[in-house]
Amino acid sequence: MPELTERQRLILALIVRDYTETAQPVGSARLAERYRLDFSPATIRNEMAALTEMGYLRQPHTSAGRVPTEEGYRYFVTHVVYHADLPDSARHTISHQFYQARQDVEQWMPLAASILARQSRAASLVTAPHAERARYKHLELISTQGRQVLMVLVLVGGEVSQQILTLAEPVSQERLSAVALRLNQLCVSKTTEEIAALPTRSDALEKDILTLVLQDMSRGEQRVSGEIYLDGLTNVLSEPEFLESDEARRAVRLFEERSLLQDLLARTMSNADVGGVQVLIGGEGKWEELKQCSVVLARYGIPGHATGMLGVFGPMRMSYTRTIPTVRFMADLLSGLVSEIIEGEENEQ
Amino acid sequence: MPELTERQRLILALIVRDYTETAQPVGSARLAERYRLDFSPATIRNEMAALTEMGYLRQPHTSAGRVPTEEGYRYFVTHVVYHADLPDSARHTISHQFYQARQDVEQWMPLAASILARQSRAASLVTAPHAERARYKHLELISTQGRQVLMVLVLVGGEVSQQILTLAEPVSQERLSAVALRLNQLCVSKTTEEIAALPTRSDALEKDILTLVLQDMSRGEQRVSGEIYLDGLTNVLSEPEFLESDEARRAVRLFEERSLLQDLLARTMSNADVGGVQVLIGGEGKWEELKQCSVVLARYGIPGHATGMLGVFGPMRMSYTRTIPTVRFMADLLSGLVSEIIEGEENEQ
DNA sequence: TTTTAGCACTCTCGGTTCGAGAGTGCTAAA
DNA sequence: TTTAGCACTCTCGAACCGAGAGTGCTAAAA
Repeated sequence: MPELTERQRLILALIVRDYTETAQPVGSARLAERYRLDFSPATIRNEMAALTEMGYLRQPHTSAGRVPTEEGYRYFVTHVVYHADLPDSARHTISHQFYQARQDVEQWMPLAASILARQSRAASLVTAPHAERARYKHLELISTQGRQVLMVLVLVGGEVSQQILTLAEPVSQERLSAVALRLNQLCVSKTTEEIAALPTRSDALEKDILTLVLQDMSRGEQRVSGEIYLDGLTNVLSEPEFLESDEARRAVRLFEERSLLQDLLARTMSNADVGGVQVLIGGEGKWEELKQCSVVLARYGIPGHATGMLGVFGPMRMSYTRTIPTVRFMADLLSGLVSEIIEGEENEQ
Repeated sequence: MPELTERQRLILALIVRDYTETAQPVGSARLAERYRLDFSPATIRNEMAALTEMGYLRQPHTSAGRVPTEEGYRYFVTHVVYHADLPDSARHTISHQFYQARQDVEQWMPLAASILARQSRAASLVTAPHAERARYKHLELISTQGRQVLMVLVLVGGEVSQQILTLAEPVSQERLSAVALRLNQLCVSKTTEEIAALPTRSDALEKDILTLVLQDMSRGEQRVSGEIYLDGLTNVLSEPEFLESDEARRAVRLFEERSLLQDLLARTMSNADVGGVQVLIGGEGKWEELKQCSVVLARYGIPGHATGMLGVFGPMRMSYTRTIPTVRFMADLLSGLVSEIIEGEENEQ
């Protein structure tokens, strides 16, 4: 990667900033005037030519202003804003909002999504924390009608799953409660493997239900993420990119289509440290649908126990300056919340 | 409402149909040719003039084709398609999909939303069934760290709510489990009022927790709906109405902004019978944001126990012919599923 | 050597013009 | 009552054009 002079970095940064705000190609005169630079448009033009030569800028057509290329954004992100911090004022506002919702666990994820969307003025996504290794917490069996039974399984970390089973013959609620009680005593805090290793149950009903519990737990382990929360899609829809190009609009579809999104998350997750913010600019060649968009993602939680992802999706010219620090801060915040819950439950054993 | 001749109804219906498909104003010649009508364009023109006179059609400008007015759609909906049935083939496909997911309660709502969106080729929404009167089912208290306690409350019908409480002083997990056990025995199947009427507990911790449970239950009762599931927003975004008019685009916002949506649902819910499909055309003067859109809504569930709403949101020229029967069918289907669960639990007492 | 003023050149964008075509309403005949 | 014929209206897209923004180059200034 070619080295840039101080001044070139400044000019690149200003072009990115201006283009982010206006969505218009940036000209030399405009730049000099708007930011009161102490060198002339002609000088800027020379530098722009150099930056264009190096692949950081391009012209939509001869004699329009310059627009950052993907490489331009990439340089900006890694060399200029990656380590920027979120201003204290924003940190406080966000912390405050979480403080107010601290009791209401169910509000955490939607709140995180909403804050991310508002701060970044783009679309946001947050996945609920999800344990790679499920640990049994509590089972409940509720007889409904006839042979139908509602089974509620709670895992350590708070994940809850429900399913309906149909038994071979009707069973009383008393019997079901007894089975649940025994299994609860037997399995509490155990992982999938530990439960699988237990000696087989003699009671047929218990055995069947345990099989279903195991199925459910391992099904959960195979999923990449918990529930997905989205917010702020409309922020993005009014951006010019999404109004005009059909291509960009298809990117929104990727967001709605959970299976595609899962795929994106899975692939990004695999090479993500907790806390490290990943920036995917223009799909990086791998994602056709994201050609004109960028995604800023981070992983949060406690690796090995429960982790999730959160991030922001927007046009390629989104405000990285705002988005990256926000995503990083939110990831740390959620990590803290998750650890409060998990560590407590772990100690319980 | 003026009476229409058979032929006028036919022409109105065909115009609605054609406009729904093409989004282009419909001319007399086109109509005659496309549907091989056995009367001439001139005759159609006369009828069109009459329908325009009556307020069912309008011309975007002199010498364009005709477009249905809100009254036109309304007439079409009430007199032509309201009682239409969903074709057997569609009924089977849908039933089949639910049959496959029958075990997985958590999949029901997203599945319903997805089917609605696909069938109607518009955006869909489904609210989880929600009990107007909460009934206690099961409580669980989990010590996390220090004075933090995770409280999980399960209600009859399957609603689950979680919150974190901070106690005045640390309490052991044994103590918490004992409290939960006693409260479970005491409160199971009871309504908010019944619990409130119980004699006060002597144990301070039990008393505090019971207060929180009551708070939580009544908070739930005040909400209009359970969780909201959306799907297919992108179907709607590519419609010309949403590309061009900023006004229409704002309607999508209403869909994302849960509080607005709640309001819409609440107002519609109040005058809705279970199973009756409500069609809101162009906002009906009450909803500025919905000027160019329509919403088809129905209530499902068992009134007095648990109900929810489901519906479809799209441009005013959506295919009512497809949408209305689908919404009605889905409402019936979900009502069936809800009753299976609820009735079972009710009998338990 | 670096910066900058001057200038010729290029390309887009918005406005205007204009003719084709679609669709109408009216009249009069079938 | 229906329909053919016709004059009339209005939109839409294509073609055209000039203003303006922005560039790169050259040569002078610092």
